[in-house]
Amino acid sequence: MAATPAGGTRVARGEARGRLLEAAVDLIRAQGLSATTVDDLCAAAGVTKGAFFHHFESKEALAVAAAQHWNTTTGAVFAAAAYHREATAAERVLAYVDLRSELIGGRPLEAVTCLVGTMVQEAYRSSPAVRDACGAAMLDHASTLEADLAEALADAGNPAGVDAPSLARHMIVVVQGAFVVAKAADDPLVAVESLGHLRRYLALLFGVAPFA
Amino acid sequence: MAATPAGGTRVARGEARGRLLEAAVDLIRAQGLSATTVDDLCAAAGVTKGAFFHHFESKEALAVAAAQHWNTTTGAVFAAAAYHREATAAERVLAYVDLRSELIGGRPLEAVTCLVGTMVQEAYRSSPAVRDACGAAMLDHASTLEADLAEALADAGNPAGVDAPSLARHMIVVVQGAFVVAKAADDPLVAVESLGHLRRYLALLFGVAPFA
DNA sequence: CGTAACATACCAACTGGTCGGTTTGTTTGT
DNA sequence: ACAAACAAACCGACCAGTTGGTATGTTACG
Repeated sequence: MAATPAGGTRVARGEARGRLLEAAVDLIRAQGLSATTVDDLCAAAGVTKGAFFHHFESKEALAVAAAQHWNTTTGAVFAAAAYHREATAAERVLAYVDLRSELIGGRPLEAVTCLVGTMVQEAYRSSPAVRDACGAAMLDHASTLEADLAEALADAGNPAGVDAPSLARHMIVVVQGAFVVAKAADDPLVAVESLGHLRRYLALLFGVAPFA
Repeated sequence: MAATPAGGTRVARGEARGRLLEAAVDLIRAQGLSATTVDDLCAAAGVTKGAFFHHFESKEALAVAAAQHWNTTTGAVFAAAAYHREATAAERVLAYVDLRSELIGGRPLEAVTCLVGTMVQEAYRSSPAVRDACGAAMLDHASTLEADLAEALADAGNPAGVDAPSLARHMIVVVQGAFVVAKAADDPLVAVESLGHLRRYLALLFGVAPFA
C-alpha cells in the first residue's frame, strides 16, 4: 500500500493528528493492533508517513494516544446521554444497560467492538504503556457508574452486601465479553441477549421489576 | 529469530505437529495471533519451518487447528472435572463457576486468558475460517452447560422464564469479559470478582443461597 | 510596519530487517 | 525402494522507522 493519500484528497494542515487518531480507532477496532500497519493508517487518514512520525514517536505511542482519544470521545457520549435524567438511581443504571443494548443492536457486527478491549488482549504483555492506557480507559468508564450503583444498592437496603465498584467493573466485564462472543458467534444479538441477563441481575439486586 | 530449535534439543520424529499446536496455544494466548510469527512457533516447538508447512498449509490453517485443539483439550478437562458429581443441577452449575474461579485465582495473569477469545477479536474479519473455529469452540463449550442450566431453572420453577441456552452463552460472556478486563486492570482478581457476580445471579435465578 | 529568524507541519523516497511461504535436499521408518 | 517426515537455504513482499527536504505559519526586533 502506498503512503500517499487515497483518492487524491489532501488533508488540510493541522488535521493530520486528529485524522490519524480516527483512522486508528476504525482500523484497530476492525483488524486489531498488530494487523494494522502504519501505512494502512496513513492511507486511511490521507496523510504520509512523515506526518505520522511527526506527530507520534512510534506506532505504540499512537496506540496509547488512540486509547486516550477513545476514552475521551466515548466518555463524552455517555456523559451527555439521556439515561442520567431518570428519576431514581436504579432506573439510571438500567437505562445505561438499555442504551448499551441499543448501541449494539442497531449496528452491524463490525461496529460491535471496543477499541481498548481489542487492543489490550494483544498488547498487555508486549506493551505496558498500551495496557495501562487501555486499563485506565476501562476503569475510568467503570467509575462513572459507581455513584448510581452505590445509591441504587443503598435504596434497596443492599441485603447481599454488594460492593458498588466491583459491580461497576462487572458491568464492563459483561460488555467486553459480549463483544468477544458476538464476534465468535458472528451475531450481535448474542451481545444484546447477555446485556439482558446483566439487566435482570441488576434489577434483582435493586429489588425492582426486571423489565419495567 | 532463527528457525532452528532453541537449546539444541531436537524433537523426536512424529511429534512436530503436536508440539506446534501446543506452542501455538502458549504463544497466541500470550501475544495474539498476528504478533506470533511462524518462526516464533517453530522455535518454541523445536522444529523447522519445513516441518511447519509440511503439517499445516498456512499460518491460518494452524490457527484453525489450534482452536480445535484448544477445544478438545479444555473440553476434556471440564468433562472430567468433579463439579459434575454435585447432587443437584443448581449445585453443579455453581460448582462450575467455582472451578472457573479457582482456575483463574490460582494462576499468574498471563495464564488468565482463552485462546479462542484472544484469536477471534483479531481474526473475525480477516479470516472467516478462524472465526468459525473460535465460534464453534466457544458455543460448543456453552452447550455443555445447557442441560444442567435447564434442569436447575426448571427445579426453581423459572418464574422469570429464562432461556437455558441464552444463559449458557451469558456464562461464557462473563468468562471472556473477565479475561479482557483482568488484563486491562493487570489483576486476575478482577476476573474472580466478576465470577462472584455471575454466581450470585445464577443463585438468584435458581432460588438458592448465594454462597452456600 | 517589515523582515529576518525560527518553529511547526508535512512530504516522498529510502533502509534494514522481518514476514509468510517455497524450494530443494536429507533422514527415517516400513 | 519408497513415501512420509523433516531440515535448511532461500525469496519476494511488506513493515516500522529514518532521512533530507519543503511549505506554512509565528515571533521578535529595528
